[in-house]
Amino acid sequence: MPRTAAQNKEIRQTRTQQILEAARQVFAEQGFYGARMSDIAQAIGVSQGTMYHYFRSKDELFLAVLNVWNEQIKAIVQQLPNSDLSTVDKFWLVNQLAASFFETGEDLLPVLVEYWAYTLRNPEAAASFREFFILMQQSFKDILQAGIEAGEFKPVDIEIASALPLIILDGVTLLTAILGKDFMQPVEQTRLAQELVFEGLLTKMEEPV
Amino acid sequence: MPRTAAQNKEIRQTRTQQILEAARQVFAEQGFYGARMSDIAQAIGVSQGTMYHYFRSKDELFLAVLNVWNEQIKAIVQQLPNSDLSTVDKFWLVNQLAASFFETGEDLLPVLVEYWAYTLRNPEAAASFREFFILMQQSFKDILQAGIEAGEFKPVDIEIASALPLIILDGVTLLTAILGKDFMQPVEQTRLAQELVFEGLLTKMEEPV
Amino acid sequence: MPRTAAQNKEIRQTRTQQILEAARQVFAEQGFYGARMSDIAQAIGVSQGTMYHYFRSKDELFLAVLNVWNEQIKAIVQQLPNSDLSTVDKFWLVNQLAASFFETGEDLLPVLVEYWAYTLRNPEAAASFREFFILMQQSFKDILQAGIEAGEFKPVDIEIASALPLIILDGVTLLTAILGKDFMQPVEQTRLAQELVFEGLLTKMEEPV
Amino acid sequence: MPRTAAQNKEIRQTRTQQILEAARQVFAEQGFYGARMSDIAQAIGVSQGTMYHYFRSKDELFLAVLNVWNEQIKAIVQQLPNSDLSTVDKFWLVNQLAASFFETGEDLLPVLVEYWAYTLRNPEAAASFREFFILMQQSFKDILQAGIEAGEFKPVDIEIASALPLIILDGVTLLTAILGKDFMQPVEQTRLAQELVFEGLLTKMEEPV
DNA sequence: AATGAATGAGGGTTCATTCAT
DNA sequence: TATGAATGAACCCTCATTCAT
Repeated sequence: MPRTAAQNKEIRQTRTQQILEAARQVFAEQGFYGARMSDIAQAIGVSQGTMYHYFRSKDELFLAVLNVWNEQIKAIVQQLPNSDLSTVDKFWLVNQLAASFFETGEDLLPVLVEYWAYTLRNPEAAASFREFFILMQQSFKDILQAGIEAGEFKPVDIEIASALPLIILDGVTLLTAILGKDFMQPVEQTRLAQELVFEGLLTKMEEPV
Repeated sequence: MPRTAAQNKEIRQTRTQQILEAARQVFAEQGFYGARMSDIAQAIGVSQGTMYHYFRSKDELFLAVLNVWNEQIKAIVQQLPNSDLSTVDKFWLVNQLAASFFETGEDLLPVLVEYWAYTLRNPEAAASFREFFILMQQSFKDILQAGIEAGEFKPVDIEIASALPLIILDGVTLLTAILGKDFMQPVEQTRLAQELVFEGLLTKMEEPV
Repeated sequence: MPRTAAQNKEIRQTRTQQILEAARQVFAEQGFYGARMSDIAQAIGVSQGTMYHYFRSKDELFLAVLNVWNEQIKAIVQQLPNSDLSTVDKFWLVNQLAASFFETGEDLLPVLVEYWAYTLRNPEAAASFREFFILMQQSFKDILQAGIEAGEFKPVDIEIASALPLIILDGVTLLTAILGKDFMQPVEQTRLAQELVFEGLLTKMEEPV
Repeated sequence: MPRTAAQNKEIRQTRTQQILEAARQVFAEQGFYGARMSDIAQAIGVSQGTMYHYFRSKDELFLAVLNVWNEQIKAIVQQLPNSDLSTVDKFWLVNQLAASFFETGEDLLPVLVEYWAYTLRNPEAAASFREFFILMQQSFKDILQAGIEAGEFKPVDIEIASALPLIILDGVTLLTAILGKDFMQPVEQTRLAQELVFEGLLTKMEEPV
């Protein structure tokens, strides 16, 4: 007896999730080039052929893994400027998000580094990253703009300054992925960097909370 | 009559340089995995076999390319703490070095990103990077230590703060490599980030220069 | 609908046999180093890649070819001491086996010679050959032991004498592989050598049968 | 000042000897395919190029190594039939030669095995080996012929029987090369095999000396 | 939907040999 | 005579992807 359409749909969803999770793990451990489709297939006990019923290619799978992550981040950060939070609290929220990322998403760190290298050779990935960056930067621009207009911030070059949070986050991510927590204290370093930047932008000196 | 030892040495030096330069360029254009040994060989008009008289493997060549760069940076940064410069000027110097890197070593940017991904899978590369990081960080620790003792800097956690210049530099490098100069202004962003961090560390507020 | 496990098993068995046979032939014709994996693949009309679904490497395939042969021989010779045959007939049986080998397994002769050279550099092959030798020698030791205890054989040093059949067989195999049947009469030479040895071991002189 | 012709000649002879000895050793250790020309060159501290001033190719060098050995053996064995020794003593002499070979020329054993494998693919080597075999066999034929005519030996098929000493020697050589002296007693096994064969050929029984 | 046998292009690496000095 | 830099053909093996069942 053939499966119902609903059953098939559920199978597809479950499998897709399984593959994405296994892929994320294997890519983290082996890197994009080191990971074999058969490794990922084996990790969830399906055949290689099955992989291609869910993702057209290794590249597509890799991008899908990253996409899951990108979408999550984008959803959060895009809401920042529109939220009721004060400028101060917006920056704090970014720090908290970063901290939770460094604490709970640790296995994603190497995948991100692989992804960055990957974007250098894959125009589609590069475009996707660019879009991601622009969205993120726009959020910070909006915050800065509001802060400057309100007289809270010095009139710095928004174009320049709005990249700083991402620069810091990516810098910490990168070094933490490579060096590990024996050499990096990502939460503290992110917080200090963001604080110094934030305070430096303020027109009046405030004590960090 | 065979070539003299001096002649042979010169040939080897010249060839080694040629290969390193060609490799840097090809790795920058094609990436580590995209680059073929034959591409590099062809770029300088030698056979593939010749490559292996100078470097045992593609991996070794890649690491050698990076090593040239690492050594240059290390040499400069290690001298910073011992120089006669004031703390302020030391930080300025870092900025100038970064600026010159972003302006003249642009082709190395993607190679660095690949290298970072590479260190995740290659223990030797990881060790080498770790050593590089520690040396660099130590220089900044020394500067900070001196500044704090002189009362110029707030008594921040040196362990945390000493990583910030590298975090910023690597963050800017990463984003510039991926996004290009249409989306990044590496010189300005590095300068602003360093300034804000620097000023934030000062006990007395000064106007940015 | 995927193939059943039984179907897959049969495919694997058939292919494995095909490859082993083709390999034996190509190794015989071209030698271990002269044979290319692609030659063997072509001989049965499969791709090179398929070869590696069945054997991990050229070395493993070569050893597998020899193993098929070793196992056949071992199975026969190990039964010799326990059989109901008289000592005389056991020796005769060895001769008949040798004869059938020289007549039907002619193509394996050069492969054996290559294998012997191969064992010199490959510890695994050496161990396997050693095991094979010990098993074979043990059979002859048992026969000799029984013969000496029964008073049929002179009390020769069993350790020494038990190697003679193998020495003769391998000596004939070697020379026949190299010189061919224009210069060697392997069946007759094996028989004569074994007869002389056998008779020499007897306590009473008998006419050769 | 250029060297004199005499000096050059001496250099050539010395170097040739050095290379032959180094080659014998390296071929013994690594096998024909495992040995690199550079290994041999390095063993005596000359460049790779120098090798080709003395031997046209790796193959030629390998054959030259074997030729040295073949010539020595041939010289001895060819004299056997014409010597004043009795048939008994001729056989004994063969044994003594074999014994001294197994005791002093041990490092040549693997080279011989390599050589045998080599003859399978190299017509020139095969021809050389055939010639060697025929010469050796002829010596034994002569001895047998004389023995039969003198009534000392049974009228066996000379063609068949004359190969037995070589079969035994090569069989023992082969197994000793592969198994080593933990598993083989080449001197004793050769002696016993030759004795049994020899006695079996005698018309009258004699006690081995 | 799932399987796994099969494909085949692709590239790193080795090493005997050559040749300019 | 000697050197060693350079050559370049050769081949094993990998692995993403396809396809018959």
